[in-house]
Amino acid sequence: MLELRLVQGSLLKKVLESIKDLVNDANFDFSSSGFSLQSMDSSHVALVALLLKSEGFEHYRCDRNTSMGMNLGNMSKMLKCAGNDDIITIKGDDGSDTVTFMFESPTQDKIADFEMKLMDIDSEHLGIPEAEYHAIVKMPSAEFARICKDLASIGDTVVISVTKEGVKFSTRGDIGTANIVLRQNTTVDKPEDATVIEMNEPVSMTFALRYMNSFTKATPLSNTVTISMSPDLPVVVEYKIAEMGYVRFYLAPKMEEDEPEPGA
Amino acid sequence: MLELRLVQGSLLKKVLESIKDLVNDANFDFSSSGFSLQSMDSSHVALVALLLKSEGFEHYRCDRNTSMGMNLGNMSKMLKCAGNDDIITIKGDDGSDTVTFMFESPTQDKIADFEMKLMDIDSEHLGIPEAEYHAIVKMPSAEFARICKDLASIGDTVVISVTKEGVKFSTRGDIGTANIVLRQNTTVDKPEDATVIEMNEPVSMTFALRYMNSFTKATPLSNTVTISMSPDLPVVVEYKIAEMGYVRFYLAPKMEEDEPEPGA
DNA sequence: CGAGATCGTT
DNA sequence: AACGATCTCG
Repeated sequence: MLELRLVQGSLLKKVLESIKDLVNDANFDFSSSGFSLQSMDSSHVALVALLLKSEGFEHYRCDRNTSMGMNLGNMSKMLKCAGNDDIITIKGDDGSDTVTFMFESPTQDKIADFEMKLMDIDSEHLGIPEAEYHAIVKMPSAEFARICKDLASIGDTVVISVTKEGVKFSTRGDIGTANIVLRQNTTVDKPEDATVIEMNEPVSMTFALRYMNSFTKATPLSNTVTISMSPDLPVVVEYKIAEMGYVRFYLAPKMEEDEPEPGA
Repeated sequence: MLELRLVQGSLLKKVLESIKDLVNDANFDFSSSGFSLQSMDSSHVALVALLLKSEGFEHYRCDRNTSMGMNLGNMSKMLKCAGNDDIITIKGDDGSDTVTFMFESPTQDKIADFEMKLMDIDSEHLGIPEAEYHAIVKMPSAEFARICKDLASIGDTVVISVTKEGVKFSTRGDIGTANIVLRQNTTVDKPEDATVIEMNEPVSMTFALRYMNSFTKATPLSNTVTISMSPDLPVVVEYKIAEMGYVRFYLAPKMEEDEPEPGA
């Protein structure tokens, strides 16, 4: 028996908007401490990891660990039927091949329940190693989204370079080149407007802007984003979900031009 | 060496939005007094003339007259990467085949530079003769845009007729006809809301609405537009840029129906 | 000026 | 379906 009541239902709506373009189907893994999802994107290049801890729910009951395979497109369709102020309850019965989403309007005048078929999904369980990162940049998520969008109008890849002074985003394309420099800046009115650079070693890595722009769909989840980098490791782009968990995106770096991909 | 610093960068963004649909490539002619651009539109029917005087720049340095060929679509792409309240600096080096646009956020926390390839463009230099106009109408630019858009839903051409009393915009199409009359009106709260008619001789001329509607892309540049007409001369549709210059569009009149085009 | 929503376009 | 452009609101 599974029953999760989330007062801020818009949060779940946003979570789905942020990952449904990247992943078609995925298993939600429910346990007593919360639920999580991990999946490679459909082209097997990026990885999405979601965690929502039970503490963030008004009511959370999960009698035994369960994995439910869902089509994220269909799930997103259903969640779009919830109002932004609705309370969302997720319900499942042991052995059932469906999950139910219940939406309650704030005034309780409207109560909807949507039942969705589950699916069997091979869960290639993915160990994500903890890592020490050479550089971690925390910055306003809207700023990061704007930069990725702007650079994508010039080129296909972005070089992210971090030094103590700041972080530089660069690209190059047919019509020219672009460099955007953000300097570390903590003297701001609101802490979420700060750009904070935690750097052990300078790093410079290259990534596909197409994926970065997909990750920035999570911008509505958090005012800030953190970007963690170490040479030859996937970058981690993390959007924290207040008091509850996170959505993290992992993306392997592109090899530098003078360092062709293995087998190329 | 060329370096122009424009505090109100949004102005340059708007200028490009206003002309990029009409002209694909054009030479920017820089001199110590400012810069200008003149070009026929891609179908060689209309003419665009832009002037931005050095006085409007916070800093203006142009050591020697230079002409730089730019693809306006690509330039517009890059300018879209500037924030609306960014300071824009245009930089060029003698003999270089690129131009650099630098964008500084108001807080200086973000500094971007975009380098764009220049191109060789045949500059058919166009003498635009000064002319005395029979009638000059000054009116709110938004009103003019609205009229052109509305008439284009009925017909393809507009007859603009000016008398002392007012200005009439007329069209005719398959579904019917339309006439919009604006009378002279200077008793308004704000001078920019006035419709002012300066008339030496009544005129009545016909123009293609398609081009007029393209010209109205410049509406964000100015609250007012002036329309200057003399029989058999191109109409001039001018949007003044506060303290700096103007964007002017020239369009040859259509011959009246009972006066077939030469060779037709 | 920024954010959100809606609409039209590719 | 996704993106951009426009409009409205805060």
